[in-house]
Amino acid sequence: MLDARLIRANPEKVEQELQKRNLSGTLDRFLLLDEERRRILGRAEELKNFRNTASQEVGKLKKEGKSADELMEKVRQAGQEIKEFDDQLKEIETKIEAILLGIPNLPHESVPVGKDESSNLEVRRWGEPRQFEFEPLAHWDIGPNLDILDFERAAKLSGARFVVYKDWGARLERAVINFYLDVHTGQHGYREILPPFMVNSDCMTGTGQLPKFAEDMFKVDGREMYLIPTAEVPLTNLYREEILEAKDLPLYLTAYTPCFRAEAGSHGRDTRGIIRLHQFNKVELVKITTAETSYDELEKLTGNAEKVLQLLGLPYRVVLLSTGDMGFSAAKTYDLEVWMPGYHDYKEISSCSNCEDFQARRANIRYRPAPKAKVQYAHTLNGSGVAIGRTVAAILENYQEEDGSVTVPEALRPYMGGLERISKRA
RNA sequence: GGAGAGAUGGCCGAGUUGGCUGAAGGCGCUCGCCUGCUAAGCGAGUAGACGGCUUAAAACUGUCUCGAGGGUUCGAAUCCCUCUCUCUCCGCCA
Repeated sequence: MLDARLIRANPEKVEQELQKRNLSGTLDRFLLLDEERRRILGRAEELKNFRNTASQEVGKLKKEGKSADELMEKVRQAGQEIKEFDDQLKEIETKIEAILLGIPNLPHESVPVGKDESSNLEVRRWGEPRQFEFEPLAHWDIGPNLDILDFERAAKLSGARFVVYKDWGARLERAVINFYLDVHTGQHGYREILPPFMVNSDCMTGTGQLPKFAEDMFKVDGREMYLIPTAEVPLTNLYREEILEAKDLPLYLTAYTPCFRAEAGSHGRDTRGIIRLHQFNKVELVKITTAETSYDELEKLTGNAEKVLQLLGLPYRVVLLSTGDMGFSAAKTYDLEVWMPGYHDYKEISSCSNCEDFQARRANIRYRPAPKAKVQYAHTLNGSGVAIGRTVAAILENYQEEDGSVTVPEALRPYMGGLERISKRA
């Protein structure tokens, strides 16, 4: 959520920034309603002031045994008017709230301006894509061939866009989860959290999924509960409605969770394999920081995500998203794209964003910079550290051998009972 | 799912015959004094939101907030209704 006072003070500037995100005329209605709100608020408060002072006067008169009937009648009339003004205010404020909740974050000045992903900027590459002496397969062939991924039975259980992991496939998924958590907690200083996988709508509004993207989520029937689309939601909302101490910041949080996405608009993209599923696993990184440090922390967080890919020996590149490709809540986003031989291309495996105070304002996450100082909104960051399923897909494709087996990356072997190679079960 | 108790400031905790109580007291924290250091002691300060004023901030000022929403009243932390959550007991369950 943007700061209403910022919009009021610099409407042209904000409008200009929103145009970078391909929006226009977003603020007109807000400005109109905002002005009306303040007009009515002023009149309502004047009347309330009268009511307060007059009511005290009534008390005094009664104590002195004098008649207060006349004054009481005046206050009663004022009360009627106040009620009318308050009703109007409530209506206007509901509208203003709805508008503000629907406006995306403003891009940071360092973000390239563009309509879509074609304006994204490649920042750096790590690792050399392997040269194969045979035609590498895609993971949706490798997995079923080894009988470690089963799409047909997943469809029987749950339909399209689900997968069943079996044997070493299941073990590999679990190994990657544990490996990532161990690296982030042991080497990068994150606290491990195991949150609920279902949260209420306040959380979803807090991080920006609601009200605009309700159709992307799975809602629990008959309840105001949603399956989390990412651990970013419970991790960031952990501190919703709280005032934090500056000395406790920055907070580094990590969690493994499954993620559930309805993604109504994604039909036809990545229909094969485990790249785009309704349920996938992810280790997420979240930071809650001050305004002063959030951009340094974004670089570090991105580096933390990169580190696990490096340890697995998976080639990747870092891409700075353009204004047209960024998510709703982000001010700046780096995507990590891992090399996928089956695609002959890089595929997104992590998205690291600084949301500045956009989520903090929605979720009311604040901190006190110094013991007596005024509270401020915190800055929130999140990044995949990284997606588990896509990691497994990348391992299958990058480490495949000509005989159909898959070499286990060395870093994962301790998590795989020492296994060096996944071969078909005898 | 059934029965009961509760929800007050950063934390604990008074306040329910409605009226100078945005809220006693304590803890914590900040500043100052005192002290050879530390501790103890003394003094002062210490909620947030939304408006007005201001170039802006501070100061000043108004309104709102004692779980949430609604009601009664000239006036509600205090009375009434609904909801949410927490705790205890019972039931069920991994």
